[in-house]
Amino acid sequence: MTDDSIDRPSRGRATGRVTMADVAALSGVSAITVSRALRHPDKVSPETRAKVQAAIDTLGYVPDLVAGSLASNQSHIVAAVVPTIGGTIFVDTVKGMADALREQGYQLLLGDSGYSLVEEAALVDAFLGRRPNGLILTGVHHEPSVRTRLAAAKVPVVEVWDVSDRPIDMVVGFSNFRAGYEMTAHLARRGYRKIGFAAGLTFGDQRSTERRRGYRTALEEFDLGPERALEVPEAAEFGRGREALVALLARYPDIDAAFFSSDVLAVGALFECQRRGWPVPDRIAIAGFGDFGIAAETIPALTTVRIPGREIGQRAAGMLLDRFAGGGAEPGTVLDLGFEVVARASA
Amino acid sequence: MTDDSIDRPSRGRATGRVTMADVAALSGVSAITVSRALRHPDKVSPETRAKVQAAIDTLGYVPDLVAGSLASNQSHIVAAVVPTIGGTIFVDTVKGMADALREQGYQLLLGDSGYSLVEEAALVDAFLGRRPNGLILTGVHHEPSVRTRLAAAKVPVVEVWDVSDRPIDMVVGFSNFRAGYEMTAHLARRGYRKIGFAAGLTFGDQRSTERRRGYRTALEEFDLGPERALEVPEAAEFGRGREALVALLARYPDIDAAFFSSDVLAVGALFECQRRGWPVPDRIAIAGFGDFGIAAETIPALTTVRIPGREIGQRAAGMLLDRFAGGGAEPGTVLDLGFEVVARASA
DNA sequence: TAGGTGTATGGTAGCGCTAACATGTGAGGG
DNA sequence: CCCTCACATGTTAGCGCTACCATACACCTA
Repeated sequence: MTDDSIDRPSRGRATGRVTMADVAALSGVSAITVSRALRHPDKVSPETRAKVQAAIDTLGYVPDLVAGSLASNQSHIVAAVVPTIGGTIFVDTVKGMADALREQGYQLLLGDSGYSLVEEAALVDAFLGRRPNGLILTGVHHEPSVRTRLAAAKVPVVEVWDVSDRPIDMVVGFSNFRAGYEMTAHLARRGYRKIGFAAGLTFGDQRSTERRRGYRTALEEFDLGPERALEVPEAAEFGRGREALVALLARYPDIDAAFFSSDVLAVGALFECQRRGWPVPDRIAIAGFGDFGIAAETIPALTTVRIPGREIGQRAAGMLLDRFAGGGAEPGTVLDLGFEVVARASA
Repeated sequence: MTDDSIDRPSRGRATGRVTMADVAALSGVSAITVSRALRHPDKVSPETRAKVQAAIDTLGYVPDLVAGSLASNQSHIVAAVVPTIGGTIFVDTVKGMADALREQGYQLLLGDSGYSLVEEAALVDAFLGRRPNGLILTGVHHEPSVRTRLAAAKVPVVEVWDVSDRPIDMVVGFSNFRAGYEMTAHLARRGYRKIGFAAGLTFGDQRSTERRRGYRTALEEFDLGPERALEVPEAAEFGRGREALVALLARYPDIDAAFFSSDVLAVGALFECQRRGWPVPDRIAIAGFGDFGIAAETIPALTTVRIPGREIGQRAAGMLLDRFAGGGAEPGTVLDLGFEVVARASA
């Protein structure tokens, strides 16, 4: 490779890059054969394949997927919008998606809506221009324009992290309502009677609201009186958990347990108890949501709700891949992967 | 919009989608004028612009960026490879990049190498096929093939999170060596004489190794004897911090301080101290790296090194955007954004 | 009046690839 | 010996958009 700077005089609009035509010329076959050698190797004789591969290596050819996408109307891209890539919360889901897609040669185009439905809609618009083969959205509530646009684009869509009666197309998730209910029921069974609840606003109105509905329903069923609830802005920071506990105690001084809509908040609250020298759960029980890595390590270890985050991502990707392969679930399919109350020492 | 399902019989290879030609026909101008109305509105009269916009709204036209990219040789995509999107560590950088790029109409294509250079090289190959306008890599050490490929592709590249004498193109980061040095020096100045060090392997051989070199250099300079170091696999989990402290104590029972290459490990170690009832920093001082949100909340609060993660991302994106605009920094530019030792109660 | 300058718009020809439809070849069957 | 049929490869014509160059016309200057 002594002369790797041949740089043909780029006449016209040519980009000066190595193209499939160059590979074809060097290997003495036509361009389409090169294309086939790359995309459908079984349709090309082994000898030809070898020649083509040799030329590719010599020239350092990198296929132009943009041109390929245009010609084949197949971008091999899946776009996904999550509320945040910052928190611990959606990371497993994103990784699950990305891994499953990469295995099949698809790439993930990721967007962060900052928990804003308006921003989500803007991202959907921007993504659709890239002609993705599929789309993944977090949550089941969206701007009205999103439904319209997606229907017009005829793209398979999976909504994740919740369940819905009326999916855009397919849904993979769990019932946030039942999760809120079950954790509250767990606390009730453990003997706590005055259960506080602190929800992060940023968790998206709807999913958080659903968990709160579950909490409220459990209160009624176990006859635990009116709700003792609070909303917390910017719930992704540990410091907010400390503030939330303080606020909760100020408003409902009698609480004997506090259920937080995120482990981050719950751990922050645990630190506040430690600061005050309050034994947990004897003075107050603390429960979280998410089962992040830290939950098992705190002292006392945190009682929380485990979400199949990675599996949600994998299954969402899998449903799309099945559709790409020509089959797949029918529109309207709802896959409920459930959740698990993990009882540790804190509640 | 009563008949939004016209669905022209898709003769030939037509995709059945609304194209620019449809918009042109409806608004009574040529396709190129529609293109200009979208890309260079100032080159089109206001009346024409309005007509075109009306047609776009009526038809629900979404421009095909794939076709646009091919024609203009401008994908408006920047690809980035980070070791992990899972940890807290690179999230700020990614957000900084994504925000800065989005403002200018560029999209971020994100890849996760799992701290593997081989995987990084594979991602670079896959990304180059999408003809990104720029590329961002984490770290300054890569597979040899990466340099070659990138040179051939003539794409602007920014390496981040470290500094280098021999960048591929541009670098934005800080000196991991000096960071390791300064934290160790801080501990020495506070009077600790037997300082242990636990490095996460997953932090990428090189960046972690650099910090360790800094640690060792400080030990020599302050005459603190031989290094008391340990390597930890899978350093992104809190539990590993506990294990690391246990291992460190087993091997070097005399240590009076422990410096961890990540706040995650340090917090895990803090929990272990709490479990043992050891007062920190009196029995042992604990220091971390990263200044994650939790560092300010633990009891005692964690002494750590603050990294300008978000700014690194923003500046990296900015350098690329400047290049796209025709100017920008010269190849070989190194931007050192520094770091800050944040002294809290734990050390 | 001729020529120059600026603005708005259009026609044409690709960008690099692949779908769809040839074409050519040799094996096997009647 | 011709006819199928399978297989390997080639030819052509786009995919939907934008770069490039041309054109048309208004307005100015000498």
